[in-house]
Amino acid sequence: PTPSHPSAAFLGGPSEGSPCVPGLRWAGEGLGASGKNHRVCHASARLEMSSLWEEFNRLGTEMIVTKAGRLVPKGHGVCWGRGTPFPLLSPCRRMFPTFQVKLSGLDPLADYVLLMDFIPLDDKRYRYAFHSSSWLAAGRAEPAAPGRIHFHPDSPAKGAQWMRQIVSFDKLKLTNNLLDDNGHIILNSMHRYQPRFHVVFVDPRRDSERFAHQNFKSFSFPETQFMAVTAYQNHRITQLKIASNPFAKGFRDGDPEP
Amino acid sequence: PTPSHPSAAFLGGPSEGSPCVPGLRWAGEGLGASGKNHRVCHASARLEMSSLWEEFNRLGTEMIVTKAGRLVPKGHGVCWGRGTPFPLLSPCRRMFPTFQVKLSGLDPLADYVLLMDFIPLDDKRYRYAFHSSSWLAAGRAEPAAPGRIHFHPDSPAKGAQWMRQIVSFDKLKLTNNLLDDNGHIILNSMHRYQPRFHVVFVDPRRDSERFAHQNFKSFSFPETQFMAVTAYQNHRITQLKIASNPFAKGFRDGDPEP
DNA sequence: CGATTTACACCTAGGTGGAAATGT
DNA sequence: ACATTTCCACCTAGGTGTAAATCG
Repeated sequence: PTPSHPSAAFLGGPSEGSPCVPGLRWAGEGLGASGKNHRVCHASARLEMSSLWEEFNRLGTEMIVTKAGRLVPKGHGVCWGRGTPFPLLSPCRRMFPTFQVKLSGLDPLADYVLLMDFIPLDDKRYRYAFHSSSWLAAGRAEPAAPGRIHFHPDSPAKGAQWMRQIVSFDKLKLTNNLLDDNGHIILNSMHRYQPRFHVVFVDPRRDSERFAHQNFKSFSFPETQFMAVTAYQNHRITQLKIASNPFAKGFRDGDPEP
Repeated sequence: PTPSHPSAAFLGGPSEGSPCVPGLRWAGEGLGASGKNHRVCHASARLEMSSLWEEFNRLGTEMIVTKAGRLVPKGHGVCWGRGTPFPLLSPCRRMFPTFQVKLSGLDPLADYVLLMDFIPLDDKRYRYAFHSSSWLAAGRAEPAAPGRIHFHPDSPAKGAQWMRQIVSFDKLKLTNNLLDDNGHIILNSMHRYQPRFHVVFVDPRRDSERFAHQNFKSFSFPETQFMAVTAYQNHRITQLKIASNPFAKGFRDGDPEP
């Protein structure tokens, strides 16, 4: 009773790179057999907290999307009229678990930009059947908003900096607001998504556009796919979020050990 | 009854730069008449919240220095033995007001590093005379710890990025711990200091060390000088901190309007 | 009726000065 | 005496799921 996992062969495994031959040279820059610049072709990314991701994935991960989380500062009598479309404060929802990777194989002295995007896993819309505790396809997907990308805010930085510690995308926010003005990731509720992670070498050459296709490497971890929802559907997901997210500690009952 | 202001002519005014001639070229890089690289010689910095700084300065600004602010997370029964020299948590004290500047005159496409340091305003040690509500010199300065610098955490970044909005040094922390291990600024309590702000052009040339002296421009604003203390001495300073620092709202009595 | 929005209590995380205790 | 350290209540700032209200 988990959603059907589309074949999605185009996603490949966690790492899309194929083996490359560092010695080979072409057009003045080292190129691997994969046709990628050697600054990225050895890059590899290890997903952090993968056992937690897998635990969620076995239940069918859900991620909350909202228009704007906190409307009014606590204790302030500010009142947004019901007609006000979008209040001033921007805090939509983060992902939990947070997407975090440990990088290796970068050129320590080269500049890289790190970014994420989200691709629909299929062209279906879903609904949750409470009686059977399972997701059912419910028609074709809504028209997708133009796909946004989220740059890691430390970008650009040297390979050495990125590899020094775990790279965390905890500033990434999800929204279902098609008119979002804050650069957040726009997703359709009740649709399934695959997060994707990209390492982009910042090519210092004058005509670097010509090599753009060689200068990035993408990673997607199947255990991080999820259903976007405006409210949790599967109660087991709710309970696992409460048990594992520190900010939800207020909803824990007993304390079966940290 | 304010502390004697040493002549400190070497500090110059808010901006140390002298006029430069952009057209002049030398060694392949534009140099102003000041001998500075043209990437920095037009740089200018406007101190934000200067009226608040001046209000503090008229009373004789004091800044708290501590070894480690918060030792034990609230509600956790962790107990640091009295003999433990330095606990795990690092939060020393910020400055208030926060040092913030609006930059202009940078090359939008060039890389810059922004940083701050603190220089002793004299070689005296002070004590506060409560009966006269004034600071008195009390002997020669303690030996100064090796002067540390604080890089703005967004460094390096393009001139365009730095000029886009106000640059805030709100991550800068002050400590009186001579053995500080967290890269905080080390100051002697009961000594006077002048904050200094530096704009450094990141020179891409191979032998950029040779031009290091041309590639920076420094600013010091006399209204930001202060006395480092472990506890506030002048009650008027305490009251102005409480009135103007949002984190001290808990100590306000009436509310004479925000 | 299912999906979404709103308002809220309850957390994490950490920046304040006060007051009491401790040095020196 | 004076300077410093410690512990604390009280804030700011913002990330949680809940339950009720609302939307369509």
